[in-house]
Amino acid sequence: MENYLFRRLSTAAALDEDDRRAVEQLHERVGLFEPKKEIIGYGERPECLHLMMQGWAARYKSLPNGTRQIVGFLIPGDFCGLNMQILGTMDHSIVALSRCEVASISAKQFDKLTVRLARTLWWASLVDEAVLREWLLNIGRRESYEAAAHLLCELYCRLEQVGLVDNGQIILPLTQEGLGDALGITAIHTNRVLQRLRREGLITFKSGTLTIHDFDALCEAGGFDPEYLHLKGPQVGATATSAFHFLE
Amino acid sequence: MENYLFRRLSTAAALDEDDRRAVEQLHERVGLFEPKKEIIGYGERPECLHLMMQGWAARYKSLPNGTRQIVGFLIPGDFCGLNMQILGTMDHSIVALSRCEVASISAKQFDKLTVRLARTLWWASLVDEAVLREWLLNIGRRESYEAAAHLLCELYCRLEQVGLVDNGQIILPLTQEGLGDALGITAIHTNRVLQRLRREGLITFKSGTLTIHDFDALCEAGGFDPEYLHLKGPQVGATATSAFHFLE
DNA sequence: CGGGGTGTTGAAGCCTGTCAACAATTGTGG
DNA sequence: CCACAATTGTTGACAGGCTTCAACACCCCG
Repeated sequence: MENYLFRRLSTAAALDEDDRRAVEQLHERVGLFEPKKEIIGYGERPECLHLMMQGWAARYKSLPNGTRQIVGFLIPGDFCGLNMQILGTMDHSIVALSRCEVASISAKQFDKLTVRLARTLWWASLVDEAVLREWLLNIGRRESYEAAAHLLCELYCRLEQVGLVDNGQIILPLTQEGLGDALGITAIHTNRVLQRLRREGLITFKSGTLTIHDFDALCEAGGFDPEYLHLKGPQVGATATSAFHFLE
Repeated sequence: MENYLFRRLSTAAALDEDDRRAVEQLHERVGLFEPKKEIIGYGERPECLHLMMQGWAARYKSLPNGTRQIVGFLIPGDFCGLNMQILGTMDHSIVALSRCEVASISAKQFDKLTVRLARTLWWASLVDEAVLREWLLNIGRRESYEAAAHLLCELYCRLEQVGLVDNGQIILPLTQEGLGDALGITAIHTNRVLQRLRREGLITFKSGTLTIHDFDALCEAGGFDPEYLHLKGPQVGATATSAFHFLE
């Protein structure tokens, strides 16, 4: 079985065979979730860490009036509750978008990995933060058409990093409503935006599969620059000789 | 001199006298920045860590068309470039909003603190992430009036945590344009939103000083719940009914 | 005193939301 | 395999929030 986590971490640092073993032995039990099932709910205190093995999930926050805002997508190789181990209670919820497999990692197991790869794991968590900032720009300052294009580019790149792109196609188990919840717009408007992207020959999005016909044009439409995803890991050189070598 | 960092970290964990000394001896040099001066720019690779000692600053990202989105405010006790030590290059910029003092912390000094307080520092960084998620909800799904009220509540609470609230008043060195940049709306619309908040007797906001006349009403108007700020630090106790309990 | 930044106001228009209806697709049970 | 129900996608008309543009008042500071 593919190990998406290892694959992702590999882009952040040069990992060796021992590291690979450490990552692969990480999970003990795997849980299955059907679409729309809650993986972790608001206010919970997860007692163990969760890792996405297969499928899609979304983090979201909701308002009393029933609207919700998706604040992040989880794909294979992403941690679910890394943060909550330290923060305590969940300040948002996580829901399965597709059928998905989620591994549980005991605190003990995780500690072992942390000792070995603390810096790399921290890196992964900071990339998540960078993504949040870009989303803020996306929702706050881009028009919905650009924002949609930008989001699709981002998802494409993230999936590519873990090897889940197949010939310009990705699995994207989202309804138009779901996409709208991530973009801060209504389902109906999402429909119109997608129509335009389709009409202009940039994408096809049908039954959970997104095909990007012209990636460069889509980037152009969304003003997308993958820089913030830090896909190539921490660029070494220059200064930054580990303020954190204590972690190694 | 007040040590805002120590004050903030104290809410996250029980710190002793040794911890206090470690925090207080952290900075060596202090830099001064005038309003609108860039503290760290997009694409830079800061060689040492920065800590806000005094004054306000903002993180922002901008678009080719000239608009910008503020993605976070920095107040005394906040780190500026904690993340970039690991990520490498800055994916956003930081600008001074008021005259402010920024301490530089050498990698060596910071290591010493980290060894002692790693978990506490990690906690602080995760709170920042939680704030970003709430902003996404704010901008994506709240109306501008609610969003503005919500943001003001948040800033009030954050300042209160480090002891910078004076009788319902806080220093908020922002123009209406700046507030708008944080809310994802135009300066003109910000003006109208503020007028309404004022008209309804909730606030007064004049020459860089915000007075909150009715905090509860302002919370109500913005749907504000300080939970996500994790002001009381990690709550212990009460384990969760995790979605995985069937596995135990 | 003058000038730049900031706040305020009004009118017009666009982007996006709302409502309502219907089509298409998916999933389910007989 | 079909029939049915439920979900999802699509369309149009209309309303509303927010933006844009343009003008003017205010305030701080040299």
